Amino acid sequence: MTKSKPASKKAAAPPLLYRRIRDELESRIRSGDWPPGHRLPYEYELMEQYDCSRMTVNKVMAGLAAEGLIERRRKAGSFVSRPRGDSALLLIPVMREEVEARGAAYGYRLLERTELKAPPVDFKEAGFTGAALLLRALHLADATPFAYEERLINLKALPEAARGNFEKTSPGTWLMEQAPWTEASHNIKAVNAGRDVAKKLAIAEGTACLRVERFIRRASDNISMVRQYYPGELYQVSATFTAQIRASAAKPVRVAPD
Amino acid sequence: MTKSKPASKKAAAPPLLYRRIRDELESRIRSGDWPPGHRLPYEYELMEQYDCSRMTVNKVMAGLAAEGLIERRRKAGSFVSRPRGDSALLLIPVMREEVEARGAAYGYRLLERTELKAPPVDFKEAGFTGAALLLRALHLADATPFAYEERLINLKALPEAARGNFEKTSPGTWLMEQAPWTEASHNIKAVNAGRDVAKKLAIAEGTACLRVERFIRRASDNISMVRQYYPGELYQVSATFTAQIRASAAKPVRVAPD
DNA sequence: CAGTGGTCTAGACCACTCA
DNA sequence: GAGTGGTCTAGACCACTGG
Repeated sequence: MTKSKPASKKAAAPPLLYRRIRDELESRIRSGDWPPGHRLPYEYELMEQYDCSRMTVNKVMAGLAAEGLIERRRKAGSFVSRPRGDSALLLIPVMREEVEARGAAYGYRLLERTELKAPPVDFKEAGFTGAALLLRALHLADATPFAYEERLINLKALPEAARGNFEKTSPGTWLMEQAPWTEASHNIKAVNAGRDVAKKLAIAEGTACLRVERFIRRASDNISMVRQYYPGELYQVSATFTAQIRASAAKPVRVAPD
Repeated sequence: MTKSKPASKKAAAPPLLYRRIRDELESRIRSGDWPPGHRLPYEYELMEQYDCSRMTVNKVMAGLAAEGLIERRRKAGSFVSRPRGDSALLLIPVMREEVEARGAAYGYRLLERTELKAPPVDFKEAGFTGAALLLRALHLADATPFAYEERLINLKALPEAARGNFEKTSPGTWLMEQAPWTEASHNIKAVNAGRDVAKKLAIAEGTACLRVERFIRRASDNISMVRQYYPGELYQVSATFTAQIRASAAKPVRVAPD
């Protein structure tokens, strides 16, 4: 009945039918109006309610499912998921941008560059073997040290790193340009600055530092690993939670218990 | 021409055409075969190549775009994204699971529960005003303190918290049951344990701790905020990078510069 | 202005799964 | 067994935007 929609359009409104349905469903879920376990309307009910085709409804529902907001079971229907713990979207900022966002001038200084036949022990455990390039560098905000990093680049997988110029370009930047697409995993923990790190960062020994450890892979090759130390008082990492992240995206990456 | 597909099906293979296209494109990108900036085939090229309809191709491409693997521009085409800095998927684990995964018994102890007319100063800056419930609690692995948390729950937005029983149930668990699909933002930094925190965690004063700060909102209401302290030696946060996370999901959450 | 992606339709068949 | 979601088609019009 009242099928005046397809021909005459609502008016001068292109409000994306698909978006509208999506928003309405999502807000019902986020508001708690539809609690976990609640069954959403069937697709055919929604297509009637919104007077649209099934593909449109399906696109919405599939999207919600992809983000983990709902779970769908054939013959049963679609249900609001129960959040599994907390997952969050973490942004590890680009150092230059982070520094400049605070109104400071970004600086970078290479401290050491060594080619190794074999990586040092504390890197070896991370599955790093063979020839590697060891880089130690400092990131500065104005003149004060902001972060200190120790990096290892796998020369077998990325031989061109041996010819890389890291005097002006930070390894992170260089890698992002050279190594096209990567997967990475991170570990973040708090450590008391040891003698060496404290000296590099010009802070008191024992100062709490954020240590961000990052492994970069490409097609199952270990490309690089880096440990970055940030003085706790100067730095923090932020993350914004959006939805439950679908489990498939979060690989278990088991880390040594200590 | 050669239009033998629609009628006769390939054979006894239900390999999800959509999946196949998706996998092939994705692996080209992840392997570096198609580097950032590379233009993917146009939709009409792909529908020819795979002998399928445009909707099928579009579903694949839209999915890749939603995950940030590609960027699409009308009239121009679809391009492999260049990783913007580092974004990663961070999982803030459920404490019980995290502890038990290490083979220890999880324990929880409520230390303090106070109803406040107004939140303490150091919470106020976070946009918290009005009546609130203050909770301090300890999470244990076997018998040793694992994490110490100070939590504030907005009683205006969640009055039922006043009647909540937090002796057995940790506030985090309780909240997840009460207000399931919330949004949250996190700040993670390293701090030296002060006298108070050190005592609660039974560690030496000055020990580096991970401080995870979390703000929980629902429909733009501040529901709760919590600061959790983890002894640096016992704990780390892990994150797995998958693809570039789409920018829209990462809200800027500006944090006080210090 | 022409070509791309964005959205939408009105069908279809199939596979799974719950009752 | 019946009803749900999962996938797919062969069209269509529109909006944006790059050349």
